[in-house]
Amino acid sequence: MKKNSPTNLDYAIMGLLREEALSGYQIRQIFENSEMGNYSSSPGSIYPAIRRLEGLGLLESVTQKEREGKAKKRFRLTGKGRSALLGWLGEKVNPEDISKRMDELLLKFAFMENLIDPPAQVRFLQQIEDLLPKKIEELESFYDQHSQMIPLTGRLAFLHGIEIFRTHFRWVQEAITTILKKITSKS
Amino acid sequence: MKKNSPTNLDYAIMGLLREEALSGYQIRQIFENSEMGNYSSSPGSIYPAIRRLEGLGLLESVTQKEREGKAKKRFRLTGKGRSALLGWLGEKVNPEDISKRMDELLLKFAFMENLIDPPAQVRFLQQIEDLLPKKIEELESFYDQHSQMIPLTGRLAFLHGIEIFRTHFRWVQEAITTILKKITSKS
DNA sequence: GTTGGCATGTAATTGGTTACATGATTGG
DNA sequence: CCAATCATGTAACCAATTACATGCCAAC
Repeated sequence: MKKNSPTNLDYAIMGLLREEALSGYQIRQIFENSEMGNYSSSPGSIYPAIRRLEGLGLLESVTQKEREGKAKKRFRLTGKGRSALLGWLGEKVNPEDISKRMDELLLKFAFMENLIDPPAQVRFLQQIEDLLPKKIEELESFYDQHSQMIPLTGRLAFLHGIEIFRTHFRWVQEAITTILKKITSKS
Repeated sequence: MKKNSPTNLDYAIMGLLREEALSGYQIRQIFENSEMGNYSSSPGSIYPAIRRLEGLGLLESVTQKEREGKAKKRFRLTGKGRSALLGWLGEKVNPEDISKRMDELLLKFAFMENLIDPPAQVRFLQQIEDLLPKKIEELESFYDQHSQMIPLTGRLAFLHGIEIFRTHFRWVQEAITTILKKITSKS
């Protein structure tokens, strides 16, 4: 009964490798310099993660020749790794994801290009679009019922939360429109 | 050279105890049912955390008599705990907090009422207000320089990030106005 | 020739997750 | 009386953080 299921960091690494082979150091640089997720770039997290994924058969190392005879070890997804990544991207979006893991949903979406087709991208976004209004209504109704009992700074912090979810909603609508436009313009 | 500095979960617990004594179970309920942060409500995290804080002298248990002879053990902040919480609330806001830990800043702000005075609350918010424009400009400039090299879903996800920071900025301005209004209306 | 960035790792510690375990109390 | 919820814990496992360690190569 081993767990052994990949962590978010593992999926983030696999996502980065979906198109090009990268070295451990390059992966660290990307986590350190880019905005995607808040994954640690420390060697103590990245290198063990790569090892884990190699051990699971999701990654493999390739030795590429550079000019000047320098050979660099890089990692790329195996077929199994690609399947695992696609499985992750295809998981049904649930209310818990909306409440606590929007960042993970955004990361998934960012990785979808060239891995799943635009209609499936839209279906992914529509799941989010469907779930967000309920979440927003819950928050608003909680606020209406409890705001007079919460001190001012708590109330303002709560309103911040509502605004963030409204921003998610505006974004997802906009994103759906953009992808749909792309689909119709191609056909 | 021991570390022993409280974790975010520790501060969140201390924040909850800033006004009333709560039992471990009550703390778990709050983490499970409220929106504050994404702290785990599992017994395996809460009870050890309470023990840690007790061991550090930041919390103490009080036995309150309920009617019907039932005695319930609750926890409250010690003087040392209150100082630690105030120290945490008073830490200078830095660019890293803006980039990766806005949720923690919001949690701090929610706990400020009745712990620090409104002018200090405003100063806290103004630090955020000062740092956000730089962050937003960085993101916008990165987008302008790199957007044509990023695939569509990645681009849209990036734009989501920018919108979130713009929402933070609108909120912080609004919150400052609200607190200032409260200050002037009282004098 | 030495500083700084490239590049890869390991070890100790620690905190969180998961799962299990237990007993008391309350409502139907 | 029995189920659900209240209430508190423990133990195994695992991953991340922190800190240390090493060697290469390029530039100044």
